Amino acid sequence: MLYDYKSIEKKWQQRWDDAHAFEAKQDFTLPKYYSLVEFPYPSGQGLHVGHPRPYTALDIVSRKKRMQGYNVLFPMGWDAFGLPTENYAIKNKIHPRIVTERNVARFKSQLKALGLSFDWSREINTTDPDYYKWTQWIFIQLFKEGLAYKKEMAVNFCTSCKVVLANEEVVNGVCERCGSAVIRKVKSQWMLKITEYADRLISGLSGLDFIERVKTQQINWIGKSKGAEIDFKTTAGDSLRVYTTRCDTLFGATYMVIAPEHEYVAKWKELLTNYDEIEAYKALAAKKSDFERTELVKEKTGVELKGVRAINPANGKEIPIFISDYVLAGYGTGAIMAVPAHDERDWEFAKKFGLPIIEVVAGGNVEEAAFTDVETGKLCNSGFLDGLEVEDAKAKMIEFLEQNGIGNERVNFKLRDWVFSRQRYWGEPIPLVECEKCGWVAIPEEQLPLTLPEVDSYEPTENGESPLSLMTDWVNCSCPRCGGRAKRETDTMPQWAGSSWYFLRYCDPHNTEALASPEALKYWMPVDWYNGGMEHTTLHLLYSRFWSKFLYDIKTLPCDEPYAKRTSHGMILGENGEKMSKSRGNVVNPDDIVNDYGADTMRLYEMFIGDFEQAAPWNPQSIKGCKRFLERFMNLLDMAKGEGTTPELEKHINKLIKKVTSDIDSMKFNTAIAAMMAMINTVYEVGKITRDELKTLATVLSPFAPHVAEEVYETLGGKGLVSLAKWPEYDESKCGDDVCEMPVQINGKVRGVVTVDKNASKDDILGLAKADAKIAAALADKTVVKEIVVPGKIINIVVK
RNA sequence: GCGGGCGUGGCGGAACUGGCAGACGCGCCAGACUUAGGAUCUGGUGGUUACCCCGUGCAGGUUCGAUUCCUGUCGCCCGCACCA
Repeated sequence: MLYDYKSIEKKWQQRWDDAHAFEAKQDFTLPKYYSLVEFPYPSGQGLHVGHPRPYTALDIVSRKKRMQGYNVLFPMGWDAFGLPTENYAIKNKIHPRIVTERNVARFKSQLKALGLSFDWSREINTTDPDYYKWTQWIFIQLFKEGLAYKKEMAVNFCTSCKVVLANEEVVNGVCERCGSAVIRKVKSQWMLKITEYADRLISGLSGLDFIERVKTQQINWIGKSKGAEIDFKTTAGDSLRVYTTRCDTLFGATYMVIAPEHEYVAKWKELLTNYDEIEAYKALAAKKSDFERTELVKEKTGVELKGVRAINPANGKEIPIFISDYVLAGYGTGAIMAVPAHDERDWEFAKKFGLPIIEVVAGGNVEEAAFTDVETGKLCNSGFLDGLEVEDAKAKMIEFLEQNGIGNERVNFKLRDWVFSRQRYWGEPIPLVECEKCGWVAIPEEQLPLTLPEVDSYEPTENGESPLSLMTDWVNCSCPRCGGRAKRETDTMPQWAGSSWYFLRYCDPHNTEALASPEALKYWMPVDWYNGGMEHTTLHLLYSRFWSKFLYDIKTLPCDEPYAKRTSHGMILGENGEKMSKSRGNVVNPDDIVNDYGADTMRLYEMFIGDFEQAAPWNPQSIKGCKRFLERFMNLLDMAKGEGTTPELEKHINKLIKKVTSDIDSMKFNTAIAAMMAMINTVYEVGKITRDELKTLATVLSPFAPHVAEEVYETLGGKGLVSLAKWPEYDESKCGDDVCEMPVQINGKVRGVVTVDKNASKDDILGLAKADAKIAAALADKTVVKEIVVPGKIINIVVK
């Protein structure tokens, strides 16, 4: 039978559409399964071969769940706001909406060609005003709850995109998107208080089925640390507060360091005798980009603040104060006590500036290197702490600090608040106005969505303001509260806004009264299985967990964690093992593969290529193996005769169903396919198969290669769609063998194989083994020391 | 530096809680059918090969038995990066 994949695929895709086969049912009494893949950014390049890997994987999961009787929600949509579209629009003078529409159309037809069982009736688009109405609504709730605030602050600013970036968007000191230098710029920005959720974002992970590397990466990013804050009195008559995780080493603090941006530099101006020098250092630090700052890690720099000294509260000694950019303004209090004997950075700095190093934890040689071990050392030179171990000394010191009112226990996080405004056009307008009398006021919810106005130019202004700032008619408005003169916020939201809640909209995408109905959210949420890229672990995944927790707190969402399970796929690399990119010239176009081999072959190959979680290089040669398999599968139609079972195949088929069922659940798609290939090989060896059996095989194949499966199923007279057929059951009693082959080892080396009954006793097995001619010969002149029999596994005879 | 992961044939990769290393596929070799084959089918395919033997980055260890567990070491990938 000719495998005419083009007509087969067209035919079945049409039939699925006509039957609305993959639309989630509105019946909330059915058992539900919500499987989700990250919705793509519809770029101008079209689909990449990397996209179908996670999509096909979760399509397989969804298809199987559907066949197992679940009401499955497997939706798709478009995360369509963003810079590339805007940049394209600027360059080609086309409205970003038109560009987006075009890209979406292309993506959609490409995804449809792959036979993915998305519920297209729930398609969403973040740039649709009916969608971003609710993105804006959530922002207003955050604003009302005090979690959105505007702050004048030093932000990351991309010199090329002319836009503010979140910490998460700065990679190695350069812009994640364009690779240009990122500098610090003081701007007034909308911020979201994600830090208020830092603790819950860590603790919430414990009950979730996330792959371990996602959990640890999020925990590290949030960076919880326990320590203490301590006040140091100064000769200026005030006190300087520091944060430390090693309050036990307070007696060893021989100097202090504050960040260049620390407010005390200005406060102490009159007292400082070398203010010019300090100012110069400050200016230099400000000019450095993040990249330069990290480049200069090796060499510590700094300037002493001459004229003010601090007093160590533990021993009353006067110590100097420095400014240095190795202390960060944004973490802790922006000031530290330096304990060179027990901190590597302080040690380096002390060596360079000739500062005293006092050992307060015995166990190392502090003249050679900082001794940072907290397990073995004992306190010394520390008055009332002497002789204690580090942990005990910490507790005692905190007690001391609190009793004397000079400090307290304190928890800090690395996580920063989320910089939420962008000086760009193609994003959700921030639905706030600034009234001359009332300050910032949210626009009334019934006026949402606040739509993007039409502008003449999408380019940011030279001074880095949003293009919307030039639209004076739009900007000038009246205050919703007092009716007075007001101006609209002209910044837009970052791309991450729309994707922070999109999985909720899928539950009820056409709702005009709420982001989704409470009933729909209660039924569908949380997402049962969410797969996406590792690159989103500290961005989208964290942000969307934050928003979910917030929506839970304001009683909009019934669960406080949005995803029950999170997995991540490996990248598809180019033929040469490198990341696919235009510049490397190793990009594979999925359209070509679908055209030359068919969607089913493409799907199979993407799943067969290797471990789902591991990166794998594309190999154009290997694809044909998958196509051959499908051809061989279809050719079984010529062989299939009669009904019932074939004795030689019965066990194999039962085992296959068992393996494929469990392999899909544990995302071992590659071995599931290998097992199906082996099954077909067995059928060809045996030379016969019944029509019933082939129908079963088609059913098992259908999540992987749905078009071929439908075709075979229909030809065999199967009723309805195999995509909606019942997933086959297997008979456990028919999965095992009555007899098994057991290898016989002598001193751990295989010397023969015996066939034994499944229920044979150890003695019987051993008897059989020894009766084997080869084994008997090998044992002839040896003394048996030990005999090991593991039924079903192995026989090992140890001899001398 | 810290955190996570990975080293298995010519290639992608299999191997359940330690139990016949190399499933499945690609490639390659031989044969069949063919005017032809980059189509299809059959057989073979870790090294050396009659056997023995050697083989999961390297060196040790635990064990009757180690790709799997432990120690050390080398190499690669990813994430974070002066977070006090």
